Order: sequence, then structure tokens, then C-alpha cells
Amino acid sequence: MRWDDISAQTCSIAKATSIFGDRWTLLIVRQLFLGIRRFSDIQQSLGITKHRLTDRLNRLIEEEIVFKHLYDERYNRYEYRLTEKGLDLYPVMITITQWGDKWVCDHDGVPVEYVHTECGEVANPRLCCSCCGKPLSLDNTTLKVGPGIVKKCARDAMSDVDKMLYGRLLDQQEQEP
Amino acid sequence: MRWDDISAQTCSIAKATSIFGDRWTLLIVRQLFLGIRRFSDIQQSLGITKHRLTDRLNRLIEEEIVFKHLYDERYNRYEYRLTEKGLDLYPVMITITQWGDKWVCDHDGVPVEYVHTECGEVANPRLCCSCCGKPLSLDNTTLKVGPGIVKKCARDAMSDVDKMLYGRLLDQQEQEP
DNA sequence: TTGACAGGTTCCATTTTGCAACCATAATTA
DNA sequence: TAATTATGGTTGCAAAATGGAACCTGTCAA
Repeated sequence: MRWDDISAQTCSIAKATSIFGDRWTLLIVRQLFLGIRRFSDIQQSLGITKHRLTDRLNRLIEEEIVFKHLYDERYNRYEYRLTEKGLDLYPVMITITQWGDKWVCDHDGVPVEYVHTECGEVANPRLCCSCCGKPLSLDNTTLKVGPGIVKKCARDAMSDVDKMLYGRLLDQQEQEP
Repeated sequence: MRWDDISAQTCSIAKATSIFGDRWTLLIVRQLFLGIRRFSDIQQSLGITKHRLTDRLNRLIEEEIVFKHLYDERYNRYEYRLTEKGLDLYPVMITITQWGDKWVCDHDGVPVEYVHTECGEVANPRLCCSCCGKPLSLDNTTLKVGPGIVKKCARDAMSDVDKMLYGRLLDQQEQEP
């Protein structure tokens, strides 16, 4: 499978991977969240080559995750900022951080903590059900095929990849309607 | 910066990126979550070459995210399963899926939905404060340096990368104790 | 006028990936 | 019994992505 074909898949993780599945992109986004926005600051703080950084930033701009903001008209200087689509990656950054904090952290402990300003406490974010508010886990959730697959199935437009990925789920749901 | 140096950083996102920052690893983990566990099934369903899949699975085993499980003694056949460390990636998978569903989904709609079995509804998972239970967002959270940085700072052991990343946060907190 | 800085681009070597062929073991079929 | 198939790989080479260093352009500051 070629790289372009991955982004063409129905799966949202595949599409996200086609954007972030490389050495640098997620780290660049992290810098932007931390307020490191200028080309040279990002470049030096990451130790990425200018070449690669130019490339990745352009990709992020193409994907409308980042935009260039003129912060100094006299000098014609730009900084890179997250769009709404980019800012929406906040939960992803948080869950990755938490996984890393738990499993790959060094003995000194967690490097940063999230504070919930409304209650003033360290937040320790966790995923909850938007309906009843209770915490979600692997044990109390199941997967269900959504409209994206149901529609494709109805008009016989499922790709081979889709069939392998979601076929089992579809079969289950057809048996117990 | 070389690839090995990235995993040596204090930042949890950097460490996670050093594991998942490639074309395939996250997609392999997705297959495992979906119950696609055998070498040839993963290989065919992803369109990854055997070569690469061997490589990535071994890396995941090294990182103790995946382990080999003998499922047929007669044939000496193994399947790949997620360890606790691997299963703990569930929130990451969910938040990435949600981001993808919102921003890069095709017009047919969401491919899969998460159902909360306790309340029976589609879950639409969101991050909440473990202390007060209220939803978290970029607007109601702030970052604070944790023990990992405080300790390194105290014994003057912050790397240059750490200083650039967390220096600003540290300064802020020293000013307003 | 010289130097420095921000923000790149160009060129080439190195590393990572993709593709195809091959291999070993065990089971199944002819 | 011999040939074929399935699983789970390994090997070798070409193609693509990445890293490193040098170079370029526009602006300002000394």
C-alpha cells in the first residue's frame, strides 16, 4: 500500500496517520501548543533541519491545521499558529501525554501537569460518556458500525480494506438487529 | 537530531512519537484493537509488506506493547495481542478517531461509533476533570511544570531541549509562587 | 559597510521503506 | 507418495524520505 492510499481509507485513524505518521509532525504541533511559534524557534528547539521543517509546516498549512500569522509588519515576519482544526488536537495531545506519563516516564516523574482552572486542581483528564458522564474504559464500551459504513455497505461501495476492518462488526449487528 | 535522541527527551509526547512516529505502528495497534491479530491477517488488511510488519511487531514487542500468544500448539501458530501497556492506548485511539471523525471524515459520516454499555447510548467520549468531573477544554486548563522538571531543575540537570520547552513555564511559576 | 538574523532553498549522503523473490515447516490434497 | 497450500517469516535491491551542510534573500543595527 502506498502512502497516498492510506489517507483514502474510511478509517479516521488511517486518515490521521497519513498526516501525523512521521517523525516530526506531532512534535511540531506540540511546540505550537506550548507557544513556540516562530520558524527558527521551532527548528532549534526540535533539532529538526530547516528543510524538513519547511516541508512539514507546508503540509500542516495544506491540511488547514496551521496558518501563518504576520506578527511584525515592518520586518515581514510570520509565526505559525494552530487553526481551530489544529486546536482540536488538544485531547489527542492530552491522551498521548498521559499514556507517556504512565508508561515511558523517567524516574523523576511527570514533566507537566494539566490544571483545571475552574476547580483549581490537577486535572488528570479521563474520557467520560457525553450522555451519562461516567468514565469510559475498554470494558464498558463496544464498537458499532456508524452511518459511514452502513451507507457504503447499502450501495455496495465498501473497499476491500473496509470489508476486512468492519465486516465482522457488520455481521454481528445484522444477526442481532 | 537523530531518531534515538528523540526518545531520550523528557517530554512524554516525544517518547510516544519515538514509538509511533512512523507510517504503520499506530495502524497495527488499531488492527489489534479491532481483533485482527494474526500476522497474515494484519499484513493483508493493512497492505504492509511482510518485511516491515515483522520489523514493527518486533519493535512493539520490545516496547512491551504487544506480546506473542500461542493460539495453536499443533501448528505452532502465534497471534499478536496487546499487553496492558498496549490496551492503555485505548484513550489515544478514541481521541484520534474523534478528531478524524470531525475533521477528515468523508460525506457518508462516521465509520464506527462507541457505545457505552452501562447507559446503552452512543458515548461520544470527552475528556473530564478527574477531580470535579466537568469537561476539560483548552480554555479551562493551564499547564504547570510537574516533579519531573522541578527535580531536574533543582539539580541543574535540565537538557537544552527541556529548557526551551519548559523554561517559560518554570519562569512563570517562580514569579507567582 | 559590515555583520547578524529570520526564514528559507539547494545539493548530496544516509536511512527507511516498498517490492519481489525465496525459504522453512506443517498440513492437505491428488 | 508427491505435489500443493498456508503461515510466518528472511534476503536483496530499488525507491523514497530524511539529515547535514552550504548557500541565498531581505531587513535592520552598529
